[in-house]
Amino acid sequence: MPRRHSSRRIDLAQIKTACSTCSLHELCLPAGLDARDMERVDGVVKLRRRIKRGEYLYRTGTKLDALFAVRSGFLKSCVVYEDGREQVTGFHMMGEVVGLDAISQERHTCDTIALEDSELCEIPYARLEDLTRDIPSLQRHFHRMMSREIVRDQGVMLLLGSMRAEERLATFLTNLSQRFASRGYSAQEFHLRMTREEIGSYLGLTLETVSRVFSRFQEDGLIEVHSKHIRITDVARLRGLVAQQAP
Amino acid sequence: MPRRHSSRRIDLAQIKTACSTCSLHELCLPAGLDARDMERVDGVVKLRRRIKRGEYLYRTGTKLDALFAVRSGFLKSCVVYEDGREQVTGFHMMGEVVGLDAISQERHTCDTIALEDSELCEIPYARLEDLTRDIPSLQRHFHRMMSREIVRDQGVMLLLGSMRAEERLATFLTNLSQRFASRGYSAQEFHLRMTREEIGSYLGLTLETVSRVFSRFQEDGLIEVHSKHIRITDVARLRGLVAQQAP
DNA sequence: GGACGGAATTGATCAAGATCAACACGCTCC
DNA sequence: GGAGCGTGTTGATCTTGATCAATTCCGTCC
Repeated sequence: MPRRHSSRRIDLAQIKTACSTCSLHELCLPAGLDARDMERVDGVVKLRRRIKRGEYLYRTGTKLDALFAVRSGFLKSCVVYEDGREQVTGFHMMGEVVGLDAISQERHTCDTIALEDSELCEIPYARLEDLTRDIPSLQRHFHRMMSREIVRDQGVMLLLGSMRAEERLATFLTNLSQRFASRGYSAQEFHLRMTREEIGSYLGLTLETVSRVFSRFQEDGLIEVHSKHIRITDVARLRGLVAQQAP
Repeated sequence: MPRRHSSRRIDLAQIKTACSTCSLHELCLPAGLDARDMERVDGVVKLRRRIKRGEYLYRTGTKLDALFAVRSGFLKSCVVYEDGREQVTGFHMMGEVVGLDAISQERHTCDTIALEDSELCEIPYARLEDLTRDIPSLQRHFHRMMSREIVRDQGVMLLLGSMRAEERLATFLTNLSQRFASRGYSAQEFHLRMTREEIGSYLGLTLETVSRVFSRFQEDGLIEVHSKHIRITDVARLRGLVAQQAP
């Protein structure tokens, strides 16, 4: 496990290579930073951290040191009860930032685990705080990121609170599809990184129900399922199952 | 409807009276501000806004101008579908700040409605952003507020995703009780401001189920229910129904 | 104070999805 | 390539909470 702050001097060129995806794509580009500010951000974003499938990025209760931008790979976050039950609260892919929940108590409130080998950029929180103070557009972007997380959670509440099984699955698949598409991957065809059980936990269903609804969707010609490989064959009809929020 | 920015000059003394609760309790005190910074915050927090029961504080899609600190009263937020379905995403009481969801798109993503006559302090978002830049402890506090909202949402996901009806109600009552207690009201006895239907929507249940579980709790001697008036008669046993998150 | 209407309670029935169970598929590791 | 386990599928049955329906309660407005 790498010691934090062990080397204060950072090789900018190396960082640029290491972090161009997350700091540029996730922190700098959307914030509209100029080149000088980008360098400052790169100076703060630490070298990437790699974790293998099944490993924890962080655990409930551990101290918040840094936020993480996902550079590659796929992760899940889940809240664990003392009685052993477990609720998946989100899946994270390239370009997303995790750890925002930990700011409130400076302790993580969920476990985050890699579902496939992943690379992340570590963003020391204390230094990010300083930077957002100096760079207004970064501050604004950071606030938006947190707010976006709140909106996303609203969407999940909606899903869990008022949708039936088929609607939940359709919403889930549509959402995944859009996230893949916005990253330059195919919107029609993708690999699920998570098990049926993890999908079920996220959607408030059992793994059997998830499996059954997948089969039903396949019979209806909406998708083709080959274990974890999904092909959406009728986007329009799948979208039709997804309830939209009023304007 | 009061015009915004109509009077830039603000009477500090008047604001102190109007906003001492929200700006001191919700923005300044937890942030540990000194007197000078408090005055600066008070200079930004606008005079209180009063809304009557049933009135909207804001609607989905309208532009974000300000966050609101609840000074008195009680409100609900809910997401509305185009097909008319409605999901309550939260209830808000004195000392809480609403509108954080709107930062991401600068548009509100839910409706927020007063369940009883309420007073709020309006905090113009643009000016708050400036202030947090100048006052690090306020910045930190603001980040924590947003993060706390994310953690709260995690809790709701947990509730909707993995709890059964009785557990949901017990969690809901316990949470309300704690929020009342931390504001100096009785933790044992309180008035519900919302209908059974609104509770049901929030908890992902029907109003009939909410009513039945209340009755069951009463038969079991956990609570006394007189319509909207609730008395918790066996706190320990009610708490026992609430699953705890692992450490 | 009485009439009205929304809110709450309670009962009877139904259905979606959970649970239990058996088996098939497909990786991974020898 | 085969053994073995984790993962996924499918079927049968059960349970929880939804739905439908009938009153009752209570607050509000004349």
